[in-house]
Amino acid sequence: MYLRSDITRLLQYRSCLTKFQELGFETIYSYNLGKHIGVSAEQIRKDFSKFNIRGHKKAGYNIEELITTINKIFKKTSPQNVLLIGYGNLGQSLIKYKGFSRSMFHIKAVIDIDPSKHKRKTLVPVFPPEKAPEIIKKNRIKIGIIAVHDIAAQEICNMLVKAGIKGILNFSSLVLKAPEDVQINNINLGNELEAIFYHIQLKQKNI
Amino acid sequence: MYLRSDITRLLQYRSCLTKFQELGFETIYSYNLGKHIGVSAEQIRKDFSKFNIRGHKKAGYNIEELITTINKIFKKTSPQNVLLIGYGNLGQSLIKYKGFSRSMFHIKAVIDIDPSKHKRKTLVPVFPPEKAPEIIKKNRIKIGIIAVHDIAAQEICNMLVKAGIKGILNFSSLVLKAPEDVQINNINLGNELEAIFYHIQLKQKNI
DNA sequence: GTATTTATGTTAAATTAATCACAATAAAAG
DNA sequence: CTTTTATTGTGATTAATTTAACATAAATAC
Repeated sequence: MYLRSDITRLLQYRSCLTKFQELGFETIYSYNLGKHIGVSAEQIRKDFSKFNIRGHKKAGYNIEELITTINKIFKKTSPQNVLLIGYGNLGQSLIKYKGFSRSMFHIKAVIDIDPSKHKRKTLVPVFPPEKAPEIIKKNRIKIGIIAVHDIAAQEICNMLVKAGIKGILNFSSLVLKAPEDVQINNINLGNELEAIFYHIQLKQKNI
Repeated sequence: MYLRSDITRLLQYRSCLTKFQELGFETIYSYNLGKHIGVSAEQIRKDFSKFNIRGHKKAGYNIEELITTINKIFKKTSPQNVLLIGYGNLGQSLIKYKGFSRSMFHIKAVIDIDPSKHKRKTLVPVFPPEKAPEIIKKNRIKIGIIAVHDIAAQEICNMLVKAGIKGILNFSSLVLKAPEDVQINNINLGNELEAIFYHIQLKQKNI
């Protein structure tokens, strides 16, 4: 029903709408929302039209209605358990990250290869890799977060897929291979900075 | 010269090519690279053609030549200093993150509002916000990483822009407002999981 | 109560990107 | 040396996205 690009925009809309709501606004115009996010007003109106939200002539859109509708699209019937692989710097900070629980995601367990990290009394229990399939099945986990070094990433990915994982958030810099029915999103922090730097240089040259 | 989407792909190519090189390969076919990254072979060939790299009939492309050319496009004349704002969980893990230095980025200093965190003997020194403009100017910093809570993000952004920052990597869930000549890339971890989850559900329904 | 303004909603046009098709050609095989 | 094969490189075609245009209608102003 919705394309990948639609989904990305919807999530952005929600962030932005929530902010406006917190500031006390009750309605918003396509133009204003668009300007905030960097999308044209027409695009905004088309998106809203696509999920059957009607605005009001001269009065814009009702923010609460929009948020409710977007929430319905992303609605989870229950909080979703997630498996984190890698209890290093990144992994440990992801555990403390507040943004996941806000979206009803919960890191149920952590996997790490280092035996010295296998503790059940940490905020989230840490297990060895061989325990992963059992944990995934027992908790019906669908999503894995890969926060391990590049060298181990593909192997971990294979293991997760074999155990039934259907979605992966990949922080390694590798492009992981997986069957088509597994959704992989990559976050490559180094590349993000490279891209920013490239665009800065470009803008300087153009002026 | 290159579009935003080109840049993203180029950086992906480099990651993948490096991996192949480490595995001992010297050449690669457009088809193989494309399959690995999830891009059509034609797309790959057109991209390579765009930056004037010629392949060899029946023998593909020279990996080293490709990497060198891509590096040239993203070449920094010197390591780039970066300012990190927020010495919380995420901030601290970003300091330890290896991927930045690999790409010649260096977190020169950290800014945090909490006085108890202002230490100069940490791996990277931590300063109060009012020191930021001075640090930015003295070190000719162009890029800032915002790893603070949503509530402070826009204010921090304004301050950075005023001090001359031209690129921002934003980990808050807000859409930040900044002048057109400031390049902002957003990473919203909660939204990433939401998007993955949405696609999983979609794929299940389709089958 | 009429005219004007302002924002929506949708259709049409233009631009951009992705896909397909195939000629060119170097390597390999016979 | 000729034929076959495999892969590049690019022009043509199709699809997708973005932008523009404008008719519509509610709210406001007069």
